[in-house]
Amino acid sequence: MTLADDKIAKLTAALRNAGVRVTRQRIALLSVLRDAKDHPDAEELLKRTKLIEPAVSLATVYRTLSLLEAAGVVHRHSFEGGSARFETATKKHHDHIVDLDSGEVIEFNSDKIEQLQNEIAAQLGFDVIHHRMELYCRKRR
Amino acid sequence: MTLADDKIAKLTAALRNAGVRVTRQRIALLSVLRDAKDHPDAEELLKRTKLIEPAVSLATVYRTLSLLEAAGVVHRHSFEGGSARFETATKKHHDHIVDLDSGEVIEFNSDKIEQLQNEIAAQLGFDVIHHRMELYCRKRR
DNA sequence: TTTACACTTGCGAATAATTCTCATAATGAA
DNA sequence: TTCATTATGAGAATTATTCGCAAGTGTAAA
Repeated sequence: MTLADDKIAKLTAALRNAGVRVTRQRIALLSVLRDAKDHPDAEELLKRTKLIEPAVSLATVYRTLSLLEAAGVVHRHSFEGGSARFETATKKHHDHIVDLDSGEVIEFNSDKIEQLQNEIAAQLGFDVIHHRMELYCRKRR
Repeated sequence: MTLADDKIAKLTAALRNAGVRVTRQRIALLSVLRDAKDHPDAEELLKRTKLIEPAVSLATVYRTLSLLEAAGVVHRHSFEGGSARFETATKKHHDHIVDLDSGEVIEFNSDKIEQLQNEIAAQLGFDVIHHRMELYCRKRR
């Protein structure tokens, strides 16, 4: 059993504990998410999941993604002009650069910006619950 | 003729010059946008525009908004969980705080953050064409 | 292991926001 | 005023996502 498999085992145990059933479809989608190095959308996740477990539908992919999002296991991103894209919540917080030409998504993070965001919100009497920050960029040449 | 009317007059002249026809619907929507102190969505803009010019349809509102967006006259914002919301591009650049409880939108801007964004992108070999930054907040108490 | 039942699934229909089609109407240059 | 061109309204089409329901499947308990 690899480290990654172990991670899924723990996850499924946690889910089961929360009264959520661990089905073939859910395990398959979880492993697809675990292996994804990019930011796939639901349709793409369905395609990849079908390779492991053919008995999956788009509706179940969406349902499971919502479930996992609510459980804090995946993050959903709605970039401009396109469907929502997903990634595991295992990495530490980051924001995204979207390459306008290739559609590629690059991750970055800046503690300085986060701090400034909190300061600005605080000045206006708010606490930041979460934020969205995307830089739509072009390669410099 | 008020200052605001003058602004619209200039706008319509510019549009006409660009080969865009200045119709009753467009004038009405422009004046609604000019008077809007908030961030209305298309449906709300339709409702307000109908008060001035009853012969307007939702399709035309959307078409005109796209036109104005392309002309740089209005900005479109797609906040989480809802339809797109619009505002005139006359004010200087700013980002938004969304009050999670009331749905209210507050504007803010931070040159420091913008500068950091540019630095981060530059380090990765990118130029920022535009960005999206929203802070989803709750009132502190 | 078998049972029993609540939870899940696949399918297709339903929704919601937005865009498109097309016949008709209105704009604006001459 | 004319007339070619562009814009409009109404509703159909699209896209991403969710929902409803009948049938299937995990799971805790027996």
